[in-house]
Amino acid sequence: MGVQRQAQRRRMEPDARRAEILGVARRLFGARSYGTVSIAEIAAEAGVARALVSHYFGGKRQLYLEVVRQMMVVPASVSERLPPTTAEERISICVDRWLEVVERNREMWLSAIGLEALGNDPEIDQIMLEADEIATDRVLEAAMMTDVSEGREKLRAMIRAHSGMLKAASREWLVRGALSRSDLHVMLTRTVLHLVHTVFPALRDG
Amino acid sequence: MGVQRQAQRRRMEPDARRAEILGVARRLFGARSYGTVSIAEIAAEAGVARALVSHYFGGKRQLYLEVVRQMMVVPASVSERLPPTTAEERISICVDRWLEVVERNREMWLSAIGLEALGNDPEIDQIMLEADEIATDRVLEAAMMTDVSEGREKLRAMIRAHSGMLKAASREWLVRGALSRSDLHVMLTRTVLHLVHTVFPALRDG
DNA sequence: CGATCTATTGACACTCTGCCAAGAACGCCT
DNA sequence: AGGCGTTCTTGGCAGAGTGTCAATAGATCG
Repeated sequence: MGVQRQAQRRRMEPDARRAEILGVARRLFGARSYGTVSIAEIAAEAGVARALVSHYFGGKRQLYLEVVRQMMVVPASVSERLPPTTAEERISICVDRWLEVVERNREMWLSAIGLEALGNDPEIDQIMLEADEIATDRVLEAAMMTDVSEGREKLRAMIRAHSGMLKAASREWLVRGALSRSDLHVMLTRTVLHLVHTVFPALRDG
Repeated sequence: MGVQRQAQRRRMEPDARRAEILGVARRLFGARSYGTVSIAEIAAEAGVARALVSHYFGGKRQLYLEVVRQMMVVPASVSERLPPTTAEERISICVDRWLEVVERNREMWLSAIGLEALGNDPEIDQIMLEADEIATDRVLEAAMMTDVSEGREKLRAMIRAHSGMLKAASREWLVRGALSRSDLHVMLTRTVLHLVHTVFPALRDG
């Protein structure tokens, strides 16, 4: 199978070793599911003893959580330096930047949205929840609706629900190829605007 | 822990035994995650030897797939006997029935939409995909758009993307309580109509 | 009541994980 | 350069879970 290198042990800085193992873990967990990836495999590919992985991360589960955390990082650049024009224009730009990020980190994004044990695992849920909150803030900022007070929670919930559509639409684009990037751009932009400008007032006042 | 019953073995019809085991598995997999449920536990609660579970289902994984299949069944009643009025009215009824089903099978639905290994596991994906296709047919039927030819695949992809929002919105309703049932009703109905009547033409002609 | 069928079980082999003491590489001080 | 402590790294052990198969026992039929 793989080439046998690393005949003798090499001592490394903890941070470097940790990063090396984490990199391998991210690649493997990204490519296959949790249950089918073993610590032994990660250790082998990192050229390291199996026990060392547990030593650095405390166990398989915690290593996995670390990988998930890294994958869910939403780049702040998506909603930075937006021109002070209409909400439509700003959201359009925001969506476009986001699609750019997704296209570049294709595999990582697909792994992140197809995570295991969603809804069953409190810690995974917590991580995803925090990521969703950040993403929601970005959208509201772009839509210039950070200052709504009445029905604020309903609005945020709607944006989170919309991110569910975003994830499903991403799969349609990247995996099935049923939608193009510009299709997603149109659909996501219009849907956000529709939710914010039409549906939200109906919920708030109804 | 559990009461020790079933001191002696009882021989049952294969179908009955199979159904009994499947019932226990559905309950346990619905309540906790795949990795934390063991075959031994399922066998114990079913009052049966561990090997019998493997005998009937061929292994833990296949038993799990069987459970998933059962959970994803979309009742046909949702889109049956819809009155021949406007698309708005029909979709509104359809959404309402659907919310009724979800509310009744709360735990099962939450388990189903929070499945493990989504996007990593071809067989799980296949099951979810088939379920999505059926659900899409139901929606298009309600919207009276079963006969579109141009851009048919784009339209279906959009509906599938919308079901991603539906799932996320369900979580907001059932888990977080940030949205009410009537909120979902309004949001989902209006969003489907917006996608079908406004966004879809833009994609098709753009 | 005995023969037969097959649902059911106990046990074995294998894989994977967490854990711990022993070993080896590196930096430091004289 | 050489010895020495630090700590990075490893091999091995115990426990848990799974798949498999021959053996067992409950039900049915002549």
